[in-house]
Amino acid sequence: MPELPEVETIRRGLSKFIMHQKIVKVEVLCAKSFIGEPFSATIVGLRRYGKALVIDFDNEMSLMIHLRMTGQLIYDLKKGKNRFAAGHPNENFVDKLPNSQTRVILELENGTLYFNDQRKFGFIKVLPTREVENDAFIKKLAKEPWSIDLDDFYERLQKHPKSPIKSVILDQSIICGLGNIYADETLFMSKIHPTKKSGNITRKEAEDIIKNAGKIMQKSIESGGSTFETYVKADGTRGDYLDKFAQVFNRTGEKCPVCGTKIEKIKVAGRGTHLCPTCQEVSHD
DNA sequence: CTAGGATCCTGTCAGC
DNA sequence: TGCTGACAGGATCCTA
Repeated sequence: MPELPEVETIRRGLSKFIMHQKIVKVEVLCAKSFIGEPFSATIVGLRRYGKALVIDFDNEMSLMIHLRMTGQLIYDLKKGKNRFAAGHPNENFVDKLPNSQTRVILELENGTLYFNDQRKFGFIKVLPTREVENDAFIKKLAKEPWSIDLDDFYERLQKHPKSPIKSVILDQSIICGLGNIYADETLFMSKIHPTKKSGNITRKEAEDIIKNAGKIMQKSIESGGSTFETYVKADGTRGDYLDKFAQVFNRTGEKCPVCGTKIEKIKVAGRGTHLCPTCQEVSHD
């Protein structure tokens, strides 16, 4: 579930805690969640490619982490019971770890990093650092909304003329970073119906999508993502994107903040899709 | 080549 | 209470 802003929140948060620490021990509790041979080395950097997090080590190896739908990274400091938790928000954030959803445990010098993943779609993958950018997933990522080229983007939309625009902007090789929440929010803000055919999207609409996607995700990053962090306290503080900023996502039946019409939920490309039927003109094709 | 559906997996919730 | 099906913030694979 973590989309770009959540992963960026994790990257920034984790950097503060685990940079320059050495992995002392790796425990793989679920074989399919860890691809490659575990190693011991010191962390020298944390990068993000779209929704993928990359941790670099001083032995020229890296760990690429993709949380997919239900992944979480939770770091417990040895001292003071402090915890940093982010990713798919659920009770694991405050529960005692490891638990039944813990897939990998990375023991560091000053704490423990848990990789939890209910549905096991996510993974941690060992790669030589120089090979990270050649990884199949990372290689085909498009640019993020704030650096994408309008002509490029518009051209790519035309390559999927019959697909609903929503499914096209979920494609990471067309625009990078959006997931189900931010796709819905972007289309709402752009006043585009999610089922509108990609081939019928105008240049102006394409420009709006880019601008609004960037704006929305930037804002989410600033507010800590629609995720959750706790330090010390069990009650913690919550990344409040969904509560404070989301206009349509998970608001089925509530009033559209612009026109008051009830928010609808439909299915597009197999995904739950929220929209305002008044603000987002229905496509006629 | 595109488009759409199935699939990977576990857990929760609504409805009977 | 127990079963059953739908659904879940992702991406890939398979088929037509």
